[in-house]
Amino acid sequence: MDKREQILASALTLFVEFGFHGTPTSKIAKEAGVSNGTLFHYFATKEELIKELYIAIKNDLNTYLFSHISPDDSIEVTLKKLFIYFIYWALDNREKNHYIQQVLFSPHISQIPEAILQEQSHQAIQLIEKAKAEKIIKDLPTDLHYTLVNSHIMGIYSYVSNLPPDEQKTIIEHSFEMLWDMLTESK
Amino acid sequence: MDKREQILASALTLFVEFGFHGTPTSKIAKEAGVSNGTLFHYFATKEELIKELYIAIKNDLNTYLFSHISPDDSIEVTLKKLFIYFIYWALDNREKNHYIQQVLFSPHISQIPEAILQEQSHQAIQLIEKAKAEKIIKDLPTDLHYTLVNSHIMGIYSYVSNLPPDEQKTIIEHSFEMLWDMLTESK
Amino acid sequence: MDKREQILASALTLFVEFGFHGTPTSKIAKEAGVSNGTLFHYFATKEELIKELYIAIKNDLNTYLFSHISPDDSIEVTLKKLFIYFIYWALDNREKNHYIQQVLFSPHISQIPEAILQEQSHQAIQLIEKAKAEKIIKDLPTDLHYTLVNSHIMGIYSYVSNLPPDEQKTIIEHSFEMLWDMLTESK
Amino acid sequence: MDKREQILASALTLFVEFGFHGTPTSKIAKEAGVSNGTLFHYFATKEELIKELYIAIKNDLNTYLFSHISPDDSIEVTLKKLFIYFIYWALDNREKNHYIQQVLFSPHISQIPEAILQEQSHQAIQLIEKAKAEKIIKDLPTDLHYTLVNSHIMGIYSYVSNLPPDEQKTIIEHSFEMLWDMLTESK
DNA sequence: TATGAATGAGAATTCATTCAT
DNA sequence: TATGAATGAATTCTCATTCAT
Repeated sequence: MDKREQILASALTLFVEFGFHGTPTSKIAKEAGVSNGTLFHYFATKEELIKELYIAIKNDLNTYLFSHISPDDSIEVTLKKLFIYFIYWALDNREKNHYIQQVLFSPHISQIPEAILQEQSHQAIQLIEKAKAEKIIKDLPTDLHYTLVNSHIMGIYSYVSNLPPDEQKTIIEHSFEMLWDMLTESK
Repeated sequence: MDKREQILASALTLFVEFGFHGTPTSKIAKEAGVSNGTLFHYFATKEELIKELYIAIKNDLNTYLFSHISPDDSIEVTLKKLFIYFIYWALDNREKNHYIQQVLFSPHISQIPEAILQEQSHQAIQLIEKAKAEKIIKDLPTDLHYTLVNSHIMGIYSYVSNLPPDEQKTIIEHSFEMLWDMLTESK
Repeated sequence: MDKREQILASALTLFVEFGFHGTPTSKIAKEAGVSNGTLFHYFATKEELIKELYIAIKNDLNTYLFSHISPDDSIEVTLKKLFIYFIYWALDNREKNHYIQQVLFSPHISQIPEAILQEQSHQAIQLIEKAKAEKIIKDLPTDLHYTLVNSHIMGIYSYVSNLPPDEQKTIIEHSFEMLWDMLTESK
Repeated sequence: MDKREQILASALTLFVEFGFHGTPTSKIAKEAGVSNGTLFHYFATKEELIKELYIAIKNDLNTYLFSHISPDDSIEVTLKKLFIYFIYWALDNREKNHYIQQVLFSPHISQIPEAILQEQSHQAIQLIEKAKAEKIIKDLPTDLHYTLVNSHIMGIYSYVSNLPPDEQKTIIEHSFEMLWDMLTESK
C-alpha cells in the first residue's frame, strides 16, 4: 500500500471514530506513518482529503455492486441484488459505510461533485422508471419510490448490523420481500 | 425571550447552517446579542450548549406529540398520529428537526442522556409490543418493526419536505397506509 | 501604554530590525508582554498590524509637521519648514522613518489606503503648484519638482543620519539652499 | 539559455512581482521549467539564489556602463555619462533595477559581499574627489556629493519611468544640468 | 447577572531543503 | 545532472474558556 493509500486508510478509521473536527491532520499523518508534510503533498487541504476519501469509497462500492449485476437480470432481480449486495457491502465495510453517511450529514457534501453523488441514484432512478413503465410497481412519483427504497435499506442495515451473521441473511431476504410488497400493487 | 433562550435560538440557526465545528461560540453570542462571557454564564461549555439545545428541542417535540394523542385512541390510531404529527412537526420546525439529525449523526450523541434519547422510542416500542400481542401487526422482532417505521418516517419526511404544502397531505396519508400494509399481515 | 500600543511598539522595533518575514507574530507578542491571542484580538491579521502601524506612524509624523507650519508662512518658509522638520523628525524617529520606507518598498503598500499615502504629497503638491503660479520656482512639471524635492530630502537624511548632531544642523540648512537654488530660476 | 539562467530569469520576475517572501522556491522552479531539486542543485539555498541574482544583475549593469565610458572622457562627461546611461539602463531593465532596490531595502543586503556593493560607488567617489581637487565642484564632503547625485538619479528615474519615451530624453538631459548646477559653484 | 479583554493550547498549512533513484 | 517525493520545523490564526470588573 503506497503512502497515499496509507493516509486514506488512516483518515477513514480516525474520521469514523472521532469525527472530522475531532481528527487533526497531524494524527492522521502519524497513524499513517508519514510526516505531516507528506499528507499535504498528496492532499492540498483537509477538505480535499475528506472529499477524495469519499470518492475512493464510492468507487469501491460501485465496483462491488456492478460486479454482481448483469444486464440480463430482470428488473426485480436487479433491484433485489442492489438491495441485498448494498447491505452486504455495508456490513463488510462498516467504517466505509459509516463514513459515507457522515459526509452526507455534514457540511462537506457541498464539496462532493454532483456526478459522484448521483452515481447510484441515477441507476436506481432509471430502474424505477422502467419498473413503473412496465407496471411492475405502483404508479407513484419516482422520487417517492426512490426515497422509500433508500430509507428501507438504511433501516434494515441499522437493524441487522447488530445481529449475529447467521440471522442476518434471513432478515435481509425477508425484508426485501416486505419492501417489494410495498412497492408493487397490493392484491 | 430571555437571554438563555436567545442563545439557544441563535445556536440552533447557526449550528444547522454551519455545523458545530463551523460555529464558534463567539458567533452565537453576537447573533444572540449578548456578550461572549454571558454565553458561558448560561452554558458551562459549548458541549453543554449543544446538549441543552437538544433537550429543549426534544421537549418541544414531545409536548407537541403528546398534545395530539389520547389514551382512548386505538393502537392503529395512535401509531398513525405519531407518524403523521411527527412529520407535520418536522415540516413546521425544519431547523429543529435538522438539528436532531445532526446531533444523532455526530460524536455529540454520547453526551445526551439515555433517558432523553429514548423518550419516544420507549413509547413507540411499547406500542409495537402491544400491537404484536394483539396480532395486529406481523410477528417480527420488535426492533425490526421499530426500525422500519422510523426509516419510513424519515424517508417520507425527506420526500415531502420538497413538495408544495397542498400535495404534502395526500402523500403523508397515503404513505402511512403503505407502511401499515407492510407491518400488518398482507392481504 | 495600553496593550495595543505595546504591540505596535514591539512590532516597530522588530520589523525594522528583522523585516516583516523575519518577525513572527509570536515574537512580537512576547516582546510586548502579551499573549499570542491578544495580538490577534487587536489586529485581525499580521497584514492588518503592518497597516495599522504604518497609519499610526504617519499620524505621528503629520501631527509633528503641522504643529510647526502656520498658514501665515510664505511659500518658501513653508517648504523649508517641511524640508527641515521632516529631516529632524526622521532623525529623532529613525525606526519610524525606516519603517515607512520599508513599507513603501514592500508588497504591503497595496494594503495602505490611498488617502493615507497621499496625506503629505497632496499638501506638498499644492504648495509646488502655488509656487509655480507665482513664478517662484521654475516652470517644470509639478511631479518633477515633487520628485526632486523628495529624493533630495531622502538623500540628505541618509547623509546626516551618520553625522554627529552638531554638524547636522549646518548641513541641513545648507542643503536646503542647494535644493532651493535648483528649483528656482538660476541666476 | 541553460537551466541556471532559466532559474535566475524566473526568480527575477517572480521576486519583483511578489517579493522574496511571496515567492516560494517551488514556484521559481516550476516557472523555470525545472524540478524542485534542480534549483537546489544550482543554488545551495534560497538566500544564495537571491545573492547570485544580485551579482549577475550588477555585472550586467557594470558591463553596460563601462562600455560607454572612455578613459579620455573629461570628468564632467564621465559623470554625465554615468548619470544618463544608468537611467537608460534602468528604463530598459526595469525588473533588474527594481530588484536591486528591493535587495538594498531588505535584510538580504548583509549577504552581498562588500566588493559587489561598492563596485560603482567606488568609481563615483573617486570621480568626485578628482572633481573636488580640480575645483570643478563645490568643496563639500565627498559623501554628501555622492548622496545627492544618487538620490537625484533615483528621483529622475522614478519620474521619467512613467513618461512616454519621446519625453524622457529631454527631461533626463535637463535634469542633469540641474544637478550639475547644484554641484558646481553657483553663479 | 453581564461584560469583553485576555489567554494559550492547538490546528492547518507552508516551504526550504534533503536524498534515494 | 536531474528528479520529485518526503520531511518537519515554523508560522499564522482560531476559539473555547477564564476572570477581573
